[in-house]
Amino acid sequence: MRTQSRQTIILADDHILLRDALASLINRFENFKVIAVASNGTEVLDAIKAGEIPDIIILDLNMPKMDGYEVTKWISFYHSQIKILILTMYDSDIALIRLLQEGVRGFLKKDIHPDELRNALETVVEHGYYYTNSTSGKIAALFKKNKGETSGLQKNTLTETEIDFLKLASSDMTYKEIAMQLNLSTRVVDNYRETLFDKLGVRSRVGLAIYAIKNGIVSF
Amino acid sequence: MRTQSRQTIILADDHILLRDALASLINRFENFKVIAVASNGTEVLDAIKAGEIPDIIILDLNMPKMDGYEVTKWISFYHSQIKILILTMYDSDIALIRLLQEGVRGFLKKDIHPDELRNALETVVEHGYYYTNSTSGKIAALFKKNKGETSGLQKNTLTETEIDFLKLASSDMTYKEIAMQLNLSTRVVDNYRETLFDKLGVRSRVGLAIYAIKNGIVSF
DNA sequence: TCATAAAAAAAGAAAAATCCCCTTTTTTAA
DNA sequence: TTAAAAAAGGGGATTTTTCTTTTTTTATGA
Repeated sequence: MRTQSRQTIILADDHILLRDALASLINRFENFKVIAVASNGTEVLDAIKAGEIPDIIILDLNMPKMDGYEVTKWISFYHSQIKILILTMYDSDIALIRLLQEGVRGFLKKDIHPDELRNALETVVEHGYYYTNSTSGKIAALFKKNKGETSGLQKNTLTETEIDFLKLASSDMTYKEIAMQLNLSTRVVDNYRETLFDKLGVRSRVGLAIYAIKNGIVSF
Repeated sequence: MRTQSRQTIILADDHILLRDALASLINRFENFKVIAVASNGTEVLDAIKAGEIPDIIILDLNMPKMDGYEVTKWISFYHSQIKILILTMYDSDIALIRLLQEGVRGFLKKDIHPDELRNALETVVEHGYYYTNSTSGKIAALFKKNKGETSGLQKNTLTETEIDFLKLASSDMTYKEIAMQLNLSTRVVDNYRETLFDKLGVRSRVGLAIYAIKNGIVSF
């Protein structure tokens, strides 16, 4: 073992059943210890502000009040030494890039095997990062320019406004209502839609919504 | 304790982490024992066909290969004495009715507290059913006729074709493509859409898709 | 610092798809 | 046999989507 004491972990997921079960699983690993659990982003911040500074935070992306992305931004600003692992249902893509930019150290799919979880935690402690082949492949693909065109990175990075729009597009609202809510003209909203259709490779609003769900940008 | 031996359980969820964690939690309850786990519907059937007949099956609704609803139908046909509990992310509604019609004994939301899980299991053994207040309320509401109109039951029951349509409507396809896939004219598909808009209280296709997700009719 | 290229923002116009209201026919159930 | 629900459809208003062009902003290197 490389460390004297156990690595401390904060675990955040609004599915209490999964979260608590995960906590007891991790506590059985001899060099890891869950020091706090949370059901949403603000609870994570509360724990940290109360002095519970962990080595690692495992974060669900879809949480009420404050989602995984917002927590990540806060942590990487105030406590950049804390290593963040994202617990996700799907293979992200756009979400992956946003999170990597904020310094996330790895991704754990929820259908992972318990042994792999242990391996992930150990890898993060040892190397600072944990990327599965699939994640690394995606990252590599993003840097590969396709035929002198815009690189994957540009093509796959969404601006904050685009993400705001995407969230609203994944609802029962009309584009007119979305425009009103965002204080934009309907025509500008049209452009966001067109850009995203192209960037995300979809052909309809439902396609946008599906994309947003799969990438943890919205949840229901 | 009312039973001599432990109640046997089969647990099916494609999120291995949750499933295994749940299994170890349940195994710590002294009168319950998980005798098999599964990642999809067919694995459940395989276990039962191999002679592992449990007292209770806990089923995730969204699984690859064969979903919770299909498993429920099979079980209630061939082994109706097995009690089925549905593990769900959301409060269902239409899904709830379909499942009740097939004889499901209760619903467990994934953000349930571990203590409540134990209570749910004990209630099912003792009374045969486990309904939370929220579930019971929904059931009651369905039987209440609103001003001599069609009862909630009729209004909220979806036909098999409607569900097939709903699944396809929650994709990037156009209605024309959906019609082709279902071997129906585009006009008929139009009718399904209108009926569902009305039944489900939504005003756009995205609304339909959101509904389908929340009710476990589709998953991504 | 200025020129220039490259994105991003904004928009016109038309085609296509979606949505709405209402009627008729067919099937199913009581 | 009759009522109710499901299936099918007509026609038109509205919204969404596509294609194209113009303007504005941003970034970068000479």
